[in-house]
Amino acid sequence: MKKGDHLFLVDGSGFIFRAFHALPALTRKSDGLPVGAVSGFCNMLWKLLTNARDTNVGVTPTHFAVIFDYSSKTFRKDLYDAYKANRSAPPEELVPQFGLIRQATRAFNLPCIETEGFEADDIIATYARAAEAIGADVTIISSDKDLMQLVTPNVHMYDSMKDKQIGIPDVIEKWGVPPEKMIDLQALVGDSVDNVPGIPGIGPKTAAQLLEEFGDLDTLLARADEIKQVKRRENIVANADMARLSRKLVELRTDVPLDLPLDALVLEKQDGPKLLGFLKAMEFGTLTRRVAEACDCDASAIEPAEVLVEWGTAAHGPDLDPGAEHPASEAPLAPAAAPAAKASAERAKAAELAARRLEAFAGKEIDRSRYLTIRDLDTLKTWIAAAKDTGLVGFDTETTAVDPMLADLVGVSLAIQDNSKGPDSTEIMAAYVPLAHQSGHGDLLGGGLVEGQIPMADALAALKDLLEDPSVLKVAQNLKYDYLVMKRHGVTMQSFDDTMLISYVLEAGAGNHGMDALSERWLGHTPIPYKDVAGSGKSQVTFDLVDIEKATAYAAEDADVTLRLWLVLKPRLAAEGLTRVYERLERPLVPVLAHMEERGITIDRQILSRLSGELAQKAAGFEDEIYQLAGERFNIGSPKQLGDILFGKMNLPGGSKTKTGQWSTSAQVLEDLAAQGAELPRKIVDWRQLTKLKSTYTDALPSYVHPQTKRIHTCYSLASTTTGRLSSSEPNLQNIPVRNAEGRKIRTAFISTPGHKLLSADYSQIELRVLAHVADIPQLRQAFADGVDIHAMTASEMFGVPVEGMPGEVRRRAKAINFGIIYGISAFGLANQLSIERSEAGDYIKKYFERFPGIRDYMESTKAFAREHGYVETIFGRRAHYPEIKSSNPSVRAFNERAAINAPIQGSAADVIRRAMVQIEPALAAAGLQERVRMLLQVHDELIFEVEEDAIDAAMPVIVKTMEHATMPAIAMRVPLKVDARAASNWDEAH
DNA sequence: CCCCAACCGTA
DNA sequence: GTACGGTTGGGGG
Repeated sequence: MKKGDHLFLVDGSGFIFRAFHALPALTRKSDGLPVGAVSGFCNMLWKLLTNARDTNVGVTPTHFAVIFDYSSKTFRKDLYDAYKANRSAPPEELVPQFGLIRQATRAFNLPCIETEGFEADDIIATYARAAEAIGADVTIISSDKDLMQLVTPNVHMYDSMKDKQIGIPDVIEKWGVPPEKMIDLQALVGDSVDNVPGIPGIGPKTAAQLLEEFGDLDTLLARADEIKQVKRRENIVANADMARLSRKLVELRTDVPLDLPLDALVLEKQDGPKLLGFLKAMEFGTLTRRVAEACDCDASAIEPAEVLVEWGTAAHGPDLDPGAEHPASEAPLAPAAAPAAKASAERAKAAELAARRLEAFAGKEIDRSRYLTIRDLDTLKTWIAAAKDTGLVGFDTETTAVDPMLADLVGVSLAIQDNSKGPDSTEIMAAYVPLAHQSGHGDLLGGGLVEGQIPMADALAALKDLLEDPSVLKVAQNLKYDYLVMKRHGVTMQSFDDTMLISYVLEAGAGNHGMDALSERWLGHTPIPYKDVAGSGKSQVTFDLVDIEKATAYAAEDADVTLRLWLVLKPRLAAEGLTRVYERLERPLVPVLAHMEERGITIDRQILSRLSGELAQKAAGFEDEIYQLAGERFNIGSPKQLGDILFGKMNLPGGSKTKTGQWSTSAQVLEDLAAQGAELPRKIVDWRQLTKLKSTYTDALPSYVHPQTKRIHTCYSLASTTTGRLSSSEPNLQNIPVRNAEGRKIRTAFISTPGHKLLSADYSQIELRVLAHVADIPQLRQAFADGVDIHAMTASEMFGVPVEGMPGEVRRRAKAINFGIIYGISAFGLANQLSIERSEAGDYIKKYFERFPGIRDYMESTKAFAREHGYVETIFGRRAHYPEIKSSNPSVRAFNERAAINAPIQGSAADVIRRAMVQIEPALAAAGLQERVRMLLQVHDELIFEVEEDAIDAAMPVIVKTMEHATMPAIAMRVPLKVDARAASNWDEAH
């Protein structure tokens, strides 16, 4: 760069926000992607690059750069902890545009500059002063007042939206002070947006007047006692230090280390095809034509570039889905979807992309020898910068335990798509960052940290910057695990995808969604088995003891494979109309569930220990009696031995065999024997109940108490059911006894912490309500609308018995039929349930269908749909696959038909509570209750919260309303949902 | 050490 | 008749 050159510096980050708020129309691409800010940005760049002389800039640039904020963490945060603390998360529509604007900058062949620890403004200041020193002129494309301090005779600003130059006179006109006093002025005034304190009661007018009078801030502060207005004088004296601090915050640094020297900013020729590819992908028709004309290219011959976009992880906002295919789910409150023709064209494009990616990656060799071990902070930062550059990174953690609440971080791996040769690149680079590998566990031999690892705190700080950056999409497999591990290490991930959940949405019920299986299925690649790295069984070691070289091959491969899977699977969501299911029902649940798991629930170990003792005693009593009656000692817990005793030795009548030819000793069989007068079977049933409670609950639960939190942290699985329900394990807190008094005692051991209560809120009859909705049954809708007893109503319809004074047995049978319907009824099953003849059960079903013909229609059409498509759908579009629905084996086929009938009902109810769970924290926050109410558990139709006692009255209606209206705005149900809630000091009383 | 069958707890 | 997970016993390697 030389004297007379002209440098243009675009404040990219500033532009994004300004454009977003200034451009009124919410410009969207045909798939619904918001691109208003990107469009404004591209138009501005094009104008400045081709035609700056005709605008009020008035000069043609020789050098050009676009500057972005690297992240929110800057040196100013160290100066003042509250700096920019008022900034809330960017609006949902803006999130995908951060990445797109960086991609746009590169498409324009312009340098895209950001530096860690500094804001874009500091980088701009540094370049501006450096250029000025050489004798070049500078134009800063921004209208931000924070940059006005830089204006000199050689440095101008330019407001591209108003096409207005900002020079020294303009600054004086607007603020009443020349540019060099802007710092002092801002120090006095402060900035509520950035949380710069300033001095209370002093606005721009007063500040300008004071600076006019005293000259500068230091003089003003020194002679503050001369100020005549009492209140103003007091404020200034009292807040002098705040003003000095504020000055440090607003003064821009001009000594930022520059990655690119000034000379590197020299304006390069445009790459027409590259730019056109991007513009076409963005569907910017006018600009595409202009650019094609200018570079003499045939735009129609250029393929739209593959542009990676991320919708962000905001849990609410409008239900928008570019791929939505459910007209029935178009809510009254939801914005209109794209026209059907356009939507289907978008889906076809996504399908093409998916097919192209699959072809590119299936069977492509994965070369583990290219994996890198990152051992120093600089290299890690280079990788992080590269990830920020592409906006996409595969991520995985290695830890010391499979339980995320007990896992310590051992290392992380990153995978980045090398798109230096274009966005279609299939080259993936992956690396492992060892952080806590040990040479042995601290014993007599020493052990201790292996050399050549980045200090944990340094690495975490660098990774935090990447993982919390909303503009970079992190892709993980089984993300909830990594999310929780990182959260426990002080990092709250933002902007993420989970390949396991994508696979689950695409094909729940068809195959398994583990990484190894997905890799085999889609990439034709077998990842290194964990056993080969850490051993198995007795010789298994924790990952921190694995040799770093071996760990690198294993760990980097995980991130690599995950990123490849994402590239192959993600476009299929849009192609198959499942984007909304993924974005509304799956992904947002990851942080929600992680937080629930992290909170855990308190149990009273004394209650459990006392119960264990009681159960042991009672069981021992039964054992004596059982041996007496049997005439010998045997293992009562062995169904095989028990069968031999009952049906061999004692020769009791009416035994039945299991499918393996063993005597069945099920509770049902034993009950039948007892009903015939045998004494032993009853005792076995009772003994089993006691030992079940003891072994599964009272003995087992205390072993799950976390050593630090002293609470129990279950693990929820998002992707292990066909229907969309969650599952809970280690321990399973979704099967804690409730149906009889003995079992319910266990619930009394689940307690709230002092000053709190447990609040349980459960949906009443949600599955029957869903059935009434989907099958549109008039009597059921009416009954739910009127709030009448649904089983009594069913009985009344079927048997002509008035609800008033109905015998209990009649209602019980109707209730069994209602449940049977939900389960895809069969005469065999109903007969079993009610202990009646199969023919009688068949008559009931016939009668039921006569009274409710809509249910039969629903069942038949569901089966037909399943046969045609191989899957069924919930009301929100979630799919459950039944690949064996057409099996030639009649019992397999019948089983699949029943499951297919059940899945939309069970699955829709599961979707409803998932929505409620996503909505509940924002709803509580809106009521100011987020600190006082904590959601702990989900049991399919029930949510359990821990609530401050004083907040119960406020929280209960918020929770109930959120749950009752959880389908909105996506779906307006034809029947109301009802939620019952109660609070108490233990789960038994709250339920 | 691993896996399966049987049984049983929940919604 | 649907959907799960945990415990136990017992067989195979």
